Amino acid sequence: MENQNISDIIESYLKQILAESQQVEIRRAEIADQFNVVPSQINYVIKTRFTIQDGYVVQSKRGGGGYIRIEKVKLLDNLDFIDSLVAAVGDHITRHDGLAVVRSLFEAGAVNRREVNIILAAIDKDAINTGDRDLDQQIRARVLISILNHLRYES
Amino acid sequence: MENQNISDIIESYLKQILAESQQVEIRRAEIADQFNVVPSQINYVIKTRFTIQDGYVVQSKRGGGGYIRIEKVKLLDNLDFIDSLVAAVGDHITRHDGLAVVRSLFEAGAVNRREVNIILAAIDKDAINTGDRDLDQQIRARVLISILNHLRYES
DNA sequence: GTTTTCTTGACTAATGTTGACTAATATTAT
DNA sequence: ATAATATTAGTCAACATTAGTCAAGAAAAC
Repeated sequence: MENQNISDIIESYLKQILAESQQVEIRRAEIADQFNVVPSQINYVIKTRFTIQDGYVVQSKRGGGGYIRIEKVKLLDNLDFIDSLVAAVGDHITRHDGLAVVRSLFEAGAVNRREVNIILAAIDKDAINTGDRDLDQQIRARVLISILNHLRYES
Repeated sequence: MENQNISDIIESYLKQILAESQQVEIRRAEIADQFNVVPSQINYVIKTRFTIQDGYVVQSKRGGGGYIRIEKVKLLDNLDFIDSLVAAVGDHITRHDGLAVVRSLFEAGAVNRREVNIILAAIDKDAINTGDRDLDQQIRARVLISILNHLRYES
């Protein structure tokens, strides 16, 4: 823990607020200043850690009084939950984004911890590794979608 | 013990920490420096001495604040059974034979019906379908083995 | 002597950080 | 109203910082 990078620290800070209050609204320059980073780093943190796969929706506005608002969405409330995850997967998906999808499934209560581990094993880099990165991402997407579609009917 | 090579020494060092603390997190370059070896030797030590068969799970992250984390996991008592299935899968497996492996898992009580369906979805022909039959069988084998390896321990 | 294991380093890949430039929106001046 | 200016956030590419892979050669075991 003594050597966390600054992106992780900013992520933690924002998620801590989100743990209590459903949404957080920031001024980009203010947060950047607070953590002593350039403003665009805030975009990086959001882009890599607050995606729809992670269960967050981000809105922003430029100009005077501008803001970035991060909202935690409750996926279970959404009847098209599986549909939205399938859409999020698309026809290519990285391991990183695949992990986020599985985490969303877990957080939504659609799968338990044991099932999470089985799914992660199925889309692991050691499992899907043809040597062609693009092909791997396609296969990973299909495997994930196949699992998602089965969950639709099983649960 | 009088003729230990450097890999053995690094192994001992890490296992000594693990004897007390469930997991150890290192910076590869730091440990390499400490023992005066090239960084990739750390990968060698981990790959040969901290496998899932030994009861270790390894995670890592690159980039700033990167790390290698080795976690000691509690192995289950079905190891020989899993070994035999891994051997049966080999490096190629058809859907038909894959189904038999999954059925064995179920009949042995290693997985429940829901888990069976998740695994079957993962190795389904629609999920793994590159157009190259041989490649599909290789991928299916790796996906299955990855799942089998995760069934070795409690998580 | 052969085979296996260990050691090394060049190359690759993933992730994080920074800053110059762009775009959108609001405010102020005309 | 319109134009100019100020005030925000977004994008992108270069660079930095980590770990991973692989294959060749050395050392050890057999």
